[in-house]
Amino acid sequence: MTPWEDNEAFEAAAVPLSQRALAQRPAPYLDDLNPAQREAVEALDGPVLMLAGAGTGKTKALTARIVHLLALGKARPHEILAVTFTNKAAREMKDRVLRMLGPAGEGMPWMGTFHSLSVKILRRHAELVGLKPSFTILDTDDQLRLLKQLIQARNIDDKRWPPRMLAGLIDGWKNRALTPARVPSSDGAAYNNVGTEIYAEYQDRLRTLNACDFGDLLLHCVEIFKTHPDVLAQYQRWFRYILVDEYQDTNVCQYLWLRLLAQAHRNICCVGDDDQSIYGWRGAEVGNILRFEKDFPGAKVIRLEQNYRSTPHILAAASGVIAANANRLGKTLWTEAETGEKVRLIGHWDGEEEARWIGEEIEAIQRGTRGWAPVSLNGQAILVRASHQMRAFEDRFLTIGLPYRVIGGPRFYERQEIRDAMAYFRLAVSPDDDLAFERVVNVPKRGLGDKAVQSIQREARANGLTLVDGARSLLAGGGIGGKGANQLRAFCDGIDRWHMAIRDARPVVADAVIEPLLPDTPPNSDLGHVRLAEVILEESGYVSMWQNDKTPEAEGRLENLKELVKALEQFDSLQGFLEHVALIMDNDSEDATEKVSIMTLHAAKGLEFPVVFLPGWEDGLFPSQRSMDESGLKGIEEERRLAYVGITRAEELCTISFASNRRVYGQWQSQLPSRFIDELPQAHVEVLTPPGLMGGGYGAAAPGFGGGFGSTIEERATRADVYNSPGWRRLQDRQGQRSVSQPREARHVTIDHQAESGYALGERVFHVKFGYGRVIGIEGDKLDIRFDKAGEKKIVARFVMPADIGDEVPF
DNA sequence: ACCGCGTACGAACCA
DNA sequence: CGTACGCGGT
Repeated sequence: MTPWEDNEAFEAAAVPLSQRALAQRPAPYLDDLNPAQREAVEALDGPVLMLAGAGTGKTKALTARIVHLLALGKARPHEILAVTFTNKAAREMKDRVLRMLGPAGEGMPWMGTFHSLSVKILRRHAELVGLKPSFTILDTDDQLRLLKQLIQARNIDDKRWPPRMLAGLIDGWKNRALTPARVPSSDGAAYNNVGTEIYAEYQDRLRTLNACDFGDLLLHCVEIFKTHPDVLAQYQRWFRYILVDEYQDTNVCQYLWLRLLAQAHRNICCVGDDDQSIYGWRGAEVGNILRFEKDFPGAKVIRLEQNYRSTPHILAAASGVIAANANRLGKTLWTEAETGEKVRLIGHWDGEEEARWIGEEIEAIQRGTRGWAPVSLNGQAILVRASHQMRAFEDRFLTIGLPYRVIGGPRFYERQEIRDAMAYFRLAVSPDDDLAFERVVNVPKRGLGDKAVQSIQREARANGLTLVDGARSLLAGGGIGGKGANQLRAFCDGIDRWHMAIRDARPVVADAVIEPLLPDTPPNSDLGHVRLAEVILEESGYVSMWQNDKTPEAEGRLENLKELVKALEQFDSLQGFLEHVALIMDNDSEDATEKVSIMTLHAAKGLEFPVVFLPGWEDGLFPSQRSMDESGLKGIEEERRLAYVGITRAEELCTISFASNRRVYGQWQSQLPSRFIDELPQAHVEVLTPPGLMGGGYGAAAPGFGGGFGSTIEERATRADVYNSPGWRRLQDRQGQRSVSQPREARHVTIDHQAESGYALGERVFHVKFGYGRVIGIEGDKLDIRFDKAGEKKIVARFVMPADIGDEVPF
């Protein structure tokens, strides 16, 4: 029976469902939409671009649209293709549709991520791209190990060709839907064609392994659609309406995937916000959304601009920043909300002080301060540019006992113990999984080192065997000696035994786990696979390996293994589990306790909090130097969108901060305020003065602030004043727009415009953090100072003061 | 085969 | 300041 015959059966069941839904719920979903949302919901046919600004009720409109399609009988649940990027977004959409429709909203088999939907499609046509339907999905780790092997096989310098770099190259090509044959020679030549050659080898190897990496899932689908018009036509008929979330994040391959599927009926609705395109570095093409109207002539463009999330000051600040980007489709967010607080800006001496201040501020806000209503910890978040910034906050919050949660971080299935355990499961399911074999053959230690593994590989390769069989053959021929041999034999026998157990449990082992088309296929209630998983982990010695491990993290790893086994209960077989786990990111441990959230700006997209802190707004950190170096103006624009995303996460209160000094790779560096700080419209910003330090001369002080200080100090303080900083100054002489792509020398450059320190060799100076010291070298505005207590440091002159003045400062 | 030390390098993120 | 890897010693 083909899937298309299944379909007939499904249709018979599906029609009454949607009619029942309509009867039960007479379209209340249209009533609470604003006019733009309603327009977006009701424009069902033909291409539609829904430009949905931050906080404008995009998901609401999207789900209402699905409900509307079903209610009007335009499509049945299985005829709607709804694509998201993350499992979380998919789940959210599913939940919302379910909430609106009740049971009638169940059974939307084609609502999911690009990757999960692609797997579903690919399993049905795997042979068209030279795979078996049971192909496995490799993650980044496997991918790297594979590439490493190919590099070594070629005997080329892996210093010049780091696997990571090749992986990046290949991913980039796949993102652009380029098979090895299609990589433009200009692309390949730049790397002496080594890159393209390895790419081709890599693809061959994947086919031999019957495996796909993440990029392949989409690429293969596109290839099938392109080369098999009959298959494509079936899917085009099948998916009568297509909806895409976060369209600004699509890469070329995803774009082709969509366009191929949509081009027949053109009922495609893409939802996105060009101002929130922040994944360019992983291949997203903001161009896709910019040229939607060209791709789909006659497309209806609907803007959702009424914001339901943030106060006017916050929106104005965000708008001010994003306005500096060129090539925008353009939206003007507005709100009916009350004015609220201005965006707050504060400078700090260094990153630790920044963390300290934010910690105190969070506690104050939690208690309720300055007449603001208290905001619980759950309502507060710290959004950083790069994950290493999190550390300062974690350190600080641990010492003051402020509960926090880190969102993102290493995902569950990426942890070592989980990946090891899964490799065992993979071997049990398919003993020919060579990558899994390699991963765990010596985990726990079985006395099988590099040399042993190499001879197994040689044996396997020579006889066209899988690694397990190669190992067996080697053992039989006595090609491997000593105590490793016994352990290897036990390992192979184990694999055999576990595999048999699976076979016995399911006498008819399907070659692949093909998703049932009928959504309500009864789940297998037999939990034998859970027990089997435990047995595997026990017998392999993997559990005892961690039990015997004395390191502090061993306990946590055992916990994770338990959690893994528990997770198995929700699936009906090991295969089914492996199938999903490769695509699932489930890190949302539902935790009821009140905690402040710490996450990257990227992880924050789509979230919102009453109170948001945005630390580390310093040139080089944010915008990140790397982004500027690699992508020039484009990079800066993307960073600016990231700033926009950050600010628009805040509902009530947004606090931006920067530090004058920061440890970078263990070295102290002086930092300049981010250029994005220049772009904040002053009318919507309140500049705060950090406590403690002479009114905050070291970073931020309001203009005109700070009467009552000695003139010398005040002068030094104002020099560091934000509004007087090079940052604000750039605002004034905008016409002087130098090439932005030219990285500013934030690190080694003078902060003063006259590059002289004002200090003399041998002079005694005072520094707030390092104490007293003596100038032993001068280099422009930087001083080499030998501190009495803190050793020798290089310090920018404005951060120290003559010792006699320092003496008077009350610390 | 495994362990410990020294050196080099450097940090986004989701499937 | 970390971590990841390569080296040499045991």
